[in-house]
Amino acid sequence: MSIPRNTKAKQAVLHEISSSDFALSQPEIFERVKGACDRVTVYRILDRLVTENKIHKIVNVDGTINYARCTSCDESHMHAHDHLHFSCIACKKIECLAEQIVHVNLPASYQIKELFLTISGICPSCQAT
Amino acid sequence: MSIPRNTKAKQAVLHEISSSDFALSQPEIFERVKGACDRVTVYRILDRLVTENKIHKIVNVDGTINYARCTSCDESHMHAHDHLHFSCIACKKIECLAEQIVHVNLPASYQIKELFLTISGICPSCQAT
DNA sequence: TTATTTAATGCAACATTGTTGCGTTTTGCA
DNA sequence: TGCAAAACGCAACAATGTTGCATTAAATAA
Ligand SMILES: [Zn+2]
Ligand SMILES: [Zn+2]
Ligand SMILES: [Zn+2]
Ligand SMILES: [Zn+2]
Repeated sequence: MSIPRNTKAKQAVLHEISSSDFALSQPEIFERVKGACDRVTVYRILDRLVTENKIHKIVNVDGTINYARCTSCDESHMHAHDHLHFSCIACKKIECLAEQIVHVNLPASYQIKELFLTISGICPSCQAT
Repeated sequence: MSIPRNTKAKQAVLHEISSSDFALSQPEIFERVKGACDRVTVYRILDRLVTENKIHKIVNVDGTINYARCTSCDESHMHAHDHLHFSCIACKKIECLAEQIVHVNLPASYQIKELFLTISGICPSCQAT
């Protein structure tokens, strides 16, 4: 394993993801760090951040891939991505429902690789308007 | 609303989806009906078939969009999918884990529309080999 | 059967999202 | 300060999906 470096572009990307209260897509992140680095670099940074367990990758119900820094997943402990996500069909935002843990009890014959637990609907903000 | 027509291309696309034992992506469908119609036409046919409730649009855990025929759906097209699904990364088959009900307790401010609960991994059949 | 209506198609062109190769720059550290 | 390699910019490529418009063909009425 190579030793990760803390570059300005990496800091900028991580900052945008951290300061957002919903998951961001690659185009959204690139838009927000515009000028900080190249488009390709954003892709590579995102891949590295996922590998380093700094952020996690969320697939939306429409297939778009978003990235979020989950508050429940601390760097110190294992990234157990066993919680629900809420995907608003109005504002398209995805948020982690970290408190909603899903307990899966599959037979040992199933080898689990990844969980994909998303609820679509209308979020509180869009509900009010 | 316009009146749908039963074209040869539409029949070919629906036949491929129906005769497959797992969900197919647009490229896979186009490959199988090769010569029957244009690439763009496949996209439009798929959109129409979804609108007509003839097929399902399924977002896989990797974000790829696949299409499958409605088999367990009744006429009213009710999708009470409050159970888990297992998506095998080896044989590509998606099965309903009907006994695995997920209980969701969201605040009333969230209006739930649909649940997407899928686990990816290797199914028992592929595990054996 | 033939004519009419318009759903559906083909094709080109465009848009978005993601990947790869390679030479250059920058970071972390000795 | 000097070095190894991690990270970057850029160009080029690839996969996937969309739009506009002229043409074709499916359903139905005459
Ligand atoms: Zn919303
Ligand atoms: Zn999360
Ligand atoms: Zn399998
Ligand atoms: Zn099901």
